[in-house]
Amino acid sequence: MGLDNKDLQILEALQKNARQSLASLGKRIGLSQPAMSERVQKLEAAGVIEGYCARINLRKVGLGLQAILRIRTTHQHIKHYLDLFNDIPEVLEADRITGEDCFIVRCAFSQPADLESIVDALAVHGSVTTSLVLSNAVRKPVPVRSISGSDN
Amino acid sequence: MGLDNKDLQILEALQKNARQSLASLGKRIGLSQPAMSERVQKLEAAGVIEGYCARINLRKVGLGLQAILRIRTTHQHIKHYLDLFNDIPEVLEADRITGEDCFIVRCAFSQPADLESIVDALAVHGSVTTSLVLSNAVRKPVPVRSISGSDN
DNA sequence: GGTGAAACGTGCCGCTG
DNA sequence: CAGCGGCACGTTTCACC
Repeated sequence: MGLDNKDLQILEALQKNARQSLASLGKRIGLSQPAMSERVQKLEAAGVIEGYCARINLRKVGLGLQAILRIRTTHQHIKHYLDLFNDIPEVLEADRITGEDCFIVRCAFSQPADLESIVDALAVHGSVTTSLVLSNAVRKPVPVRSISGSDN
Repeated sequence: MGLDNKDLQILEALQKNARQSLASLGKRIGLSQPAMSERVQKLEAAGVIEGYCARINLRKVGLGLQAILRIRTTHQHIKHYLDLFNDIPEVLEADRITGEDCFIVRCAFSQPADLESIVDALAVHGSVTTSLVLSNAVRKPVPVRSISGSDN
């Protein structure tokens, strides 16, 4: 799928604010409203845009604590862990990675005691290295513009 | 700020799809469109909803590779690193954490050679442990419902 | 590019605690 | 009396032709 410069501008804008009228966005980019609508639909259909989500302030919903867990296990337990991740509501993200650790997991919770039970649950089939998150120092949108493309 | 059950339903729904009419959402929850609109505005004003963003498929925009970097450094270099993170476009997220490592960083790029230059840039003031991401195994919305509240 | 339908913002009123 | 929800209106935005 070829993405021209206008497509990249659209992706950039929708990452900053997904709830904005296609009309106003089109005016800024230099596209009529139906043209904008068509491009966005194509980006969705092509899977470039996977969806739109609200960003929630974790602290404001009572999940003021976060931790990063690194999990080391053996290959036969990987499926186990995937199920565990899905079953534990505090687990927000889990990535399978290379290296000595198999997974890196982010979770959010309200009290230190919750972390204890999470670690207990995850340490059954492997070893867990736990780090508390002090601050979400950087959080950026995907830099689509750096890829460039034609100026069409 | 008190969040009742309807607020939590709204947060849950807007995480699944931020681009949906407040009217239809209100109909599903059992609220008129103006009432929905007012609640959403309050959630935004209170900072519970920080914003709305499009989720982009990294592979589809040419950033098919991801890596997790753990950075170990001394306290005096922390500010340096924050600047570095902001300057390197491939860096998507960086969290300051407890433990032997100071930061955990996620970056996305298109070729292994890009990772080399990222690591080179970040290893100047500390040591970097690099793991390639094999797959984003789990990615969940924030579980707002688990906090409960009145059934109003 | 234009048109009908749907969604949004606002003001006013009624209910409830 | 204050807070919250519903109705009605004008305006904007959307989808389709």
